[in-house]
Parts: sequence; C-alpha cells; structure tokens
Amino acid sequence: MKANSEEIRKRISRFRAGLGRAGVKLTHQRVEIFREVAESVEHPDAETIYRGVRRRIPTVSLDTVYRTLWLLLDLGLIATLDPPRERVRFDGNTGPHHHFVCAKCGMARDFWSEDLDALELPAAVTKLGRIKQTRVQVTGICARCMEKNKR
Amino acid sequence: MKANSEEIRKRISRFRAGLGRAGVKLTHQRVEIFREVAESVEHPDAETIYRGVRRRIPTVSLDTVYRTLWLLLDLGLIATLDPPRERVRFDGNTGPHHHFVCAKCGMARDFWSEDLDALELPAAVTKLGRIKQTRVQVTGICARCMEKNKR
DNA sequence: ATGGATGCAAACCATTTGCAGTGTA
DNA sequence: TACACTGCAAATGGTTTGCATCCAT
Repeated sequence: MKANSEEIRKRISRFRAGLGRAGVKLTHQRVEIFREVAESVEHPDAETIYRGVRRRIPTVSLDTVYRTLWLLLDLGLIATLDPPRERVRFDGNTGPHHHFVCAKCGMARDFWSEDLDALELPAAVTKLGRIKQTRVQVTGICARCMEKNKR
Repeated sequence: MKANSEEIRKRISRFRAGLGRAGVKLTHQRVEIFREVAESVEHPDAETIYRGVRRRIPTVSLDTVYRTLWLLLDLGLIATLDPPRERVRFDGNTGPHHHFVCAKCGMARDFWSEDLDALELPAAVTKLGRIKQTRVQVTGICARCMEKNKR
C-alpha cells in the first residue's frame, strides 16, 4: 500500500535537500531506497525494502540498504517504528504505565498518569482492530547525558 | 536501583500464583530470574539479568534466562520495554504521528491526532530530562487477525 | 581525478535449539 | 518415578565490516 503521491513528492524533495545539506552523495541506490520507505505505509524491515529496491536496481546489496537506512536515520530523513535497540529489554511492571527513554544512552524509567491511561483515541484507530493497550512513549535526553554534553 | 519492597512482595506472590495457575514448575532459577526483573527499575536486558542472577546461582545459563523470560512474558507476568521484534522496521514519516501495532502479526499503521500531539506530561517526567518527542503506541489485534481467530 | 559509495563475502553477536542429564511435583 | 526443566555447545539469522572497485562531484 502506498502513501498519497502529493505527500511522497514532498518527502522526496525534502530528501534531496537533506542529502545536499549534509554533503553526502546523491546516488541512484539512495534515491530508490528512500523512495521505497517513503512510499510505504507498512513500516517495512530492511529485507522487505531490499526486495522492493531490487526490482528497480537488481544489483543492490542488502548491506547497502542497511548502510543507507542508518544514514537516513542519522540525517533525520526517516524514522524507525521503535527506537532501534540491539537487545530486548524487560519490565517487571505489567500494570498500566508509560515510558521515558533517553535517546542517547537508553536509560528508561516508568511513569504514571491517570490522565494518560484514559486517553481518547480517534475513530480511525478503533477501526483498525481491537485495542489492548495504550502507552505513551516519551523520548528525550536524560539529565545525566545533558550534563555530559555540556562538558 | 530497586523498586520499593512492598511492590516487590506483591509482584513475587503474583508470580508464584501465576506459575501455579499455568501448571508450570516453580524452580529456583525461575524465582531468581523473576526477582531480578521485578526488583529492577532499569528495564534490564537478558545479559544484565543473567549477570545479576549468577551472583545467587553461579551455574545458571544464559539460555535458561532467555527461556524463562519468554515464558514469563507469555504468562503475562512480565513485559518488554518495546514489543520484542526480530527486525528493525522503518518509517518514512518523520512528522508527529502515532502508531497502532497488531500484537499478533505486527501490522502497523500511523494515525494522527492534534489532541494527542499536545499531551500534558506529569512533572515527574519533565524532571527526567529534556523531552524530544511524545508518541502514543497503541497495541491491539488488527481486524484481519480477529477475522482469522474466529475460524 | 578522487574520495566517498557500493557489492561481495566473511564476521559478529543476540537469541535459539538439540540433546543428555537433573530436580520438582 | 516421570516428565518438565536445565546447562552445554553448536546453530541461526539479522546486521555489520574489510576490502577492492566504481561513480558522483
């Protein structure tokens, strides 16, 4: 499934500008890898993106796809569904609560809020399926990393 | 850092009851692995849990830690920080938006809501660091999986 | 022309699995 | 005692890396 083409056009021009600004080369592969992500509404993984791009550039390699995706992520031109972590992390608290996660060091803390537990979701969401849980994920830079940055 | 001991006690008795209800054996390893997760406020990964448990059971193996953690997750006695995913998934949309993710098949869709973009966070969170992004993560069972389940 | 970008193949590392021995119920 | 559970060691699979070549600037 594809996002609407007006939006796509906007994303692609933002992409070209972003690469230029970063002083990074505009290659055939990078354009097609970005297009594959930008046109999708499915939040594809690297393998899926690779298969899609290969239809247009049969010689791309999976490692170029990875290198490009991480580059675009660094440049803020794409995002990930969940923060990319190398390992799974566990949580002894199964009740309703929310998370703060530091984007730099991965420090995570729970927090609680009855207001947030009772959020109203738009109708578009409730139509997608049966909802089990709603959680607020706050991303930021923790106090300790802010302190380190100063120095 | 440890969660308060009243809460821990509650979690451990819930754990014993949960294992019993599931007809699963109550082993020394399982108790200590669970305790390690329940007492932590750090959302540790498997390796960290392993190191902690090894202080009390020097012979535990990392694979038992994994097997136990997945078991406890299945039984709903622990949770994960992010949904445990085998691969990273990418998102072409870098603007503010929120996610619905199907717990069964992983289907994911974006949704938008100005109300949710403007959530008020409790003071306890803002004290943890500088906030970059607030995202609502809705977990549920998508319409297609619900349909499949019926049959 | 030339340094960054790519493709290939091998390496890496978190997590999983087969199997034989062990301990709980 | 029986069968689920554990520990070991080897396998798996997503992601990364070294290196020689290639192409955007």
